[in-house]
Amino acid sequence: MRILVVEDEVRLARALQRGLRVEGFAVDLAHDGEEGLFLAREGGYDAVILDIMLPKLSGYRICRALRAEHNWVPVLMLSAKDGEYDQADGLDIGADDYLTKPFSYVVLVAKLRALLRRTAPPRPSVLTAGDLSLDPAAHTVKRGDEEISLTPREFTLLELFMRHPDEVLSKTEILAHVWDAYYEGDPNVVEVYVGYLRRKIDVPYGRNALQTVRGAGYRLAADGG
Amino acid sequence: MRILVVEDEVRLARALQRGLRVEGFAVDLAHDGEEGLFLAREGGYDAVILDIMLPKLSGYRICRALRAEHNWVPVLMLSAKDGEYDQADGLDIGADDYLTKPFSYVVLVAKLRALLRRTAPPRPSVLTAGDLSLDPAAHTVKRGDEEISLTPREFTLLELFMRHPDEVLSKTEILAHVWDAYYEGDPNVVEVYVGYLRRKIDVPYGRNALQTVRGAGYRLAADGG
DNA sequence: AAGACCCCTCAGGGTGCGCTCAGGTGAGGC
DNA sequence: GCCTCACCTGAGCGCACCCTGAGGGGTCTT
Repeated sequence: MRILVVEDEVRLARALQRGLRVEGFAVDLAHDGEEGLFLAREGGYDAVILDIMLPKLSGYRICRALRAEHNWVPVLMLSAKDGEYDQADGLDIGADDYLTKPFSYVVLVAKLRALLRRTAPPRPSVLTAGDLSLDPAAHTVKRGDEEISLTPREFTLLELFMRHPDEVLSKTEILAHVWDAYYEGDPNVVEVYVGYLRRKIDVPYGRNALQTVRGAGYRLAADGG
Repeated sequence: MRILVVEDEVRLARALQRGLRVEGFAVDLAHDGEEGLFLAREGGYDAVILDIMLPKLSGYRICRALRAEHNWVPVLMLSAKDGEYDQADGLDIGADDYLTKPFSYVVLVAKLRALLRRTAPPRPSVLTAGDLSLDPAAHTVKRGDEEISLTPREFTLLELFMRHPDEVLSKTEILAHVWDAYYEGDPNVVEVYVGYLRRKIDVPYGRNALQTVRGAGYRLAADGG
């Protein structure tokens, strides 16, 4: 989760950065309004924390500019004022939530999480490799337009490969992900299931989609074979 | 826009109802927690305003119950307290925003509008999958023009599927939605009720509308089978 | 009181699926 | 060219998943 913090008070900005990093977020800083707007436009952040009083360009105007461009990134506003009309204004220009300085760090994190949760559910999209496609939600696999029916194990295995195209996955890693972190059975199952998959997803006369890397593991060709 | 107000102080509740009606909302009132949860579950509201201190069932628990059932109706919490941890708690259990009594009416309306703006995508009133159609409001199901009569359980189950066409729903998810978030009975009920539904909604010689995905759950074909 | 309807449990049976095993195959090193 | 070792694969077994019919308990209607 990437967060942009636009805040000119350096000490507060740094404190937020440290704190949010501990919570597991990736945090970028902007110290004035222009830089903030530039980054918010380009950066693909999951949320923006925006001070109102900023050099060069106020938080209000950044937010309004973003919304005018149909950029709906979640925005959490910070303000030194606490008049109710400021709050109402902030929400009306398209901010998603509002926090008054001095604020509690606990509340900030809670509001941030609430924001992210609300804007979360863009369906986990379909994974593809060449004309191979896998839809985790629908639990379907297709080669081109033709649906391929897989067993749960085969499906999980293929999903793992398609999440790491062109990457060599060792049998140990595969066992840990598809079977169990503490799986103690025969590593031969991996070979067996790779075999099953090949028979179902490979196209006649094509290259193997699932390539053996002798001594290292297996790799799914990103172009699907 | 339909709003549910759950508030035990009758005078405040009435004031909100009058005020919001002037703004153009349709407002229902519930005066205790049980009634509130019941209405929130059934009513198809666009937002819920929820007091925390309530007879029978607190606002906290209502909100948590709704979220556990994957009901993401926007919730605006009202509270007499103003401790920061209460606020954090409220947001963490899934409320979308929070207001401390005594609150300004202007802020309440602003927050409510912000909530509604965020949750824009209005749901279609009739759900369809191929020539299967289900009307949540009228509580009717049709295959083509022919009406199919379902029991309440069957109806709830089919509604869940039709809200997630082409998506695999696990038995656990189904139990949590259609039965109870903390249902502890035999998962076999799901199989039984899927069976009932199939006998009623499947057309002879057609594909199954409700497909079994072995080891994963069930899926409703978006084209209705 | 009887019937209708609904919800749910239970047990039996079919079978798809996971896994093992053992013999076969091919790549790479010397 | 041969040996070794990693990998491949066909056969088969047992289980767990799923389906279904039967039936009991509860509630509401007649």
